[in-house]
Amino acid sequence: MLDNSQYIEKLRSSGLRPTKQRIKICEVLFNSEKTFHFTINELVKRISKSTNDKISLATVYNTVHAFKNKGYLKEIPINSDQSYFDTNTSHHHHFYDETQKDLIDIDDADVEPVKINTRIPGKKIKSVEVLVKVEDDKS
Amino acid sequence: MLDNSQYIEKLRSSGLRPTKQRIKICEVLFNSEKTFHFTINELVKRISKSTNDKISLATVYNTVHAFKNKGYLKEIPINSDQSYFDTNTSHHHHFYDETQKDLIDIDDADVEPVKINTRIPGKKIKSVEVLVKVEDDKS
DNA sequence: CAACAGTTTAGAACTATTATAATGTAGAAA
DNA sequence: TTTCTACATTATAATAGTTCTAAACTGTTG
Repeated sequence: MLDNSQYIEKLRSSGLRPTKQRIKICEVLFNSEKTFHFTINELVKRISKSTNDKISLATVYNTVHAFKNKGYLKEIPINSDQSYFDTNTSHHHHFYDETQKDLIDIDDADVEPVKINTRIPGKKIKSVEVLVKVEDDKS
Repeated sequence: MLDNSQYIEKLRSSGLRPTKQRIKICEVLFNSEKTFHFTINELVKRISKSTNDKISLATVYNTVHAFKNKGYLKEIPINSDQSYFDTNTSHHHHFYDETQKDLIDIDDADVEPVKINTRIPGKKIKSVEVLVKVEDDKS
């Protein structure tokens, strides 16, 4: 068993009880060297692979939403039949490969800061997200 | 009855048979002075208001997808439980008001062109879309 | 340990969307 | 105009992602 005290602390400090399900999901999401994108379906598969204790689908949904609300995950705006999440919560944008149905991070250094020269009165900007759709270049 | 020859021509020239359902949907979508955003659900309501001939939900879906494929509509990438479409097919970006769940066009002149300084080998860029999420500014 | 509020769970419910297959129709050909 | 046929429409069923429900369970506090 790995050291989960970091996750227990993380959960507790954000007002989420460190249940064994949540700790397991933290392991699956945040233990890997690289950040990644996932759908709920894919996450459920990753969880099954890494534990014998089944976690209910409802709990996976609950937990992902809780983590998203706490800022530990980001949801990626994309037209799809399912929601995509990102364990990389730092500011960055995405390529979406429409041929492969695949999301790819764009290093933030590779995008000039997006300047929006207008505002909506009474509203503040929460995020600016760029989605670059690509397809096979048949040439 | 208005002059629908423009829609009949438009449909025919793109290889879509000008059926009365498609012409009616053209009227609802393209007759108005201003472009607008809609969900399938909202479109169905607009159609009901403007005609007594009911159009099947399946036909609305079929037609919206056909129009989207022909480039007469754009789908807006946003995380929502339903798809949003835009009758404004010119290049522009959007504000999404998370408080009001409302989409607002950003005039293209108000956004500095987004520069992506990286590419994916073998892929070509199909679109670059910016979504600016805003919320109530409580200050 | 007792108590309780928060959490998990299986399964039902819900909702947007797509598939199906029978019926209808626009357009072309005779 | 009549006929033919490929394309469209339709009601309905099916599908799939997500949320809801309410009972059982558990982490935390006293």
